[in-house]
Amino acid sequence: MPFLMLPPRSLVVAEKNKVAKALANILLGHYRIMKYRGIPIYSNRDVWIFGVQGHILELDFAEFKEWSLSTIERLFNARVQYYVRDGMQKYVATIKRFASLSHTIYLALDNDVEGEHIAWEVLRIAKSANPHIIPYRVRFSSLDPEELIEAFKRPDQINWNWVEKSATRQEVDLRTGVIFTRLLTLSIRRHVRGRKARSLLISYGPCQTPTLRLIVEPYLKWEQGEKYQYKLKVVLLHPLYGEFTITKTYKKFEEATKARDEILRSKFAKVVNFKVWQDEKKPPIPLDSYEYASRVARFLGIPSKVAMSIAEDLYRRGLISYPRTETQRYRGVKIKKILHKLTAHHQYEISRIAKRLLEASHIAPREGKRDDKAHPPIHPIRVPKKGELRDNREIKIYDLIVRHFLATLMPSALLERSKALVKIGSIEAELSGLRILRRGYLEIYPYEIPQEKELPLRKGDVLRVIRVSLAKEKIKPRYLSESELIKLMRAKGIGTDSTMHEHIHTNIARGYVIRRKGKLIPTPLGINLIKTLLDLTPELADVDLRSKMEQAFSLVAEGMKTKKEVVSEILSKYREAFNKVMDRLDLISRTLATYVR
DNA sequence: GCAAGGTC
Repeated sequence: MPFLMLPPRSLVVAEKNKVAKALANILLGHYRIMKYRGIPIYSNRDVWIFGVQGHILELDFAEFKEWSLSTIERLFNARVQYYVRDGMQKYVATIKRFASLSHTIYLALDNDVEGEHIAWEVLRIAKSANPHIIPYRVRFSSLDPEELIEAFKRPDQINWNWVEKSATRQEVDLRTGVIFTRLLTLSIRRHVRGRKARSLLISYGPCQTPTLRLIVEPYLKWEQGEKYQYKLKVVLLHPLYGEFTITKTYKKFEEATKARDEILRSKFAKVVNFKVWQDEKKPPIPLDSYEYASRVARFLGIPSKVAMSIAEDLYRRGLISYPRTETQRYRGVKIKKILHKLTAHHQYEISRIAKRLLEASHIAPREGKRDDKAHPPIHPIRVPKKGELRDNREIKIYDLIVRHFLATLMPSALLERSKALVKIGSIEAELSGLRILRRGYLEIYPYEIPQEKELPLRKGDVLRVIRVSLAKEKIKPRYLSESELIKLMRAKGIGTDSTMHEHIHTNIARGYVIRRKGKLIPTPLGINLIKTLLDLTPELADVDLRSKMEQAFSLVAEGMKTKKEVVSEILSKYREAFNKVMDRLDLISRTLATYVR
């Protein structure tokens, strides 16, 4: 076990207990566990390590805590301050207690903007008990012993611009969310009778509302378009190879019947063109959080919320790297070392490929463009011991991560595709075929193996029309599945990988959306909330609202603007929107109230 | 009571 001596009277604070424990194993070697205020403290003589539980402090208004329509506008400027979050008092007491015993504090929080803010929270509390404590910021992105020891050997300082970026986000989100939630809720309650009024909550948020907009969009599109379509299905018989089915969709009934009649008259279909070509199917790029969640949902049918929590668990147990990452490049990842570990994997298929890759003269991973400069792509760190993974979903997810990692190091697959152009009278239709010529990475990555389809046709072949059917179909709105929505949220920069599902859930909890058969269906209330905003203040429901905000927040991280500047710029736009809503408050609240059931 | 972001 690697071992690093920390100076005496050192305090190490991590973002969560499991990381603290891993740090203790690596930094202390031998340690004892004691409890203070119920929190496990790992210690060796006068070195103490423990984990907090995310943010300890939260921003809130210092005044106007009671809800009233007349004071809402004052929240644009009202005083805000940090409070100890519910249940976090014990961490405050623990930090104070051990800071007062310590000479040095190592801020071993996650290496991202929120972690930086938490580092500031911890330091602020520590200094309140021991103003002379010397702070170091340690940065690491996996629990790999070598990386951790390196991080502690070369400690950094707090990046104050990162802290300010997080603080900017907090203030903007608090003021905008609270102001518009109170405004909508209180004005609509006046038009709702009975007990329902008191529990009614119409919320607004700079993430939840653009998310709702994305969910409502398919409905709005459907509302403007055609409501019916006509599907023509033709079954053809080849003298040697049997039946082939073609389908064509028409918007107009007349077009569909005209085509059907012509096909019935023609009786035969002729292959007028036949193409065969080769298609390279490249391996996937390394896994960032989003690709991870979306692939787990697609390949394994596990909801993204569960996928994230399992990944975090695997990370805490040292099996995989940190799962919250936006990086698609293996910068600094010791690929050969990992492959070497995988050669001991109990699945022969995996160990064999790891061996084969190690024997190759050089390894050229497929890589993407994104790099958040903090955490590498999700990859395996070690092989589980026999029986270590018991939960079936855990096994499947770890397996996917290992296979994905190997796949990114393997060659492309080679496919043969074919396409036949068929003509029945003047009606044209296409048939397609597919064959796998070389498996390449598909050898280890079964999730992407395409369905092979024979298409043994040749130009000039004639097929007989044996059945024709025409069906009128209702066009339904094409509602989004959760993974489609998450893809869109990611593209639009709404929320973080770990909060996207929370925003979806908020929309469901507020009665704006229901989940049915894997689809997200907006309710009349949700639809009309968005319609109202689009009509009056479309900027508040802009799908790009969050990414525009994020760009502004990033200026703070880069030191180009101050928190004060960015907050006041964003709030001035919200103030304009606020005034527009106030002008027509009675009308919109009356309208929305009718959709509250 | 309300936001979004951490973590459980």
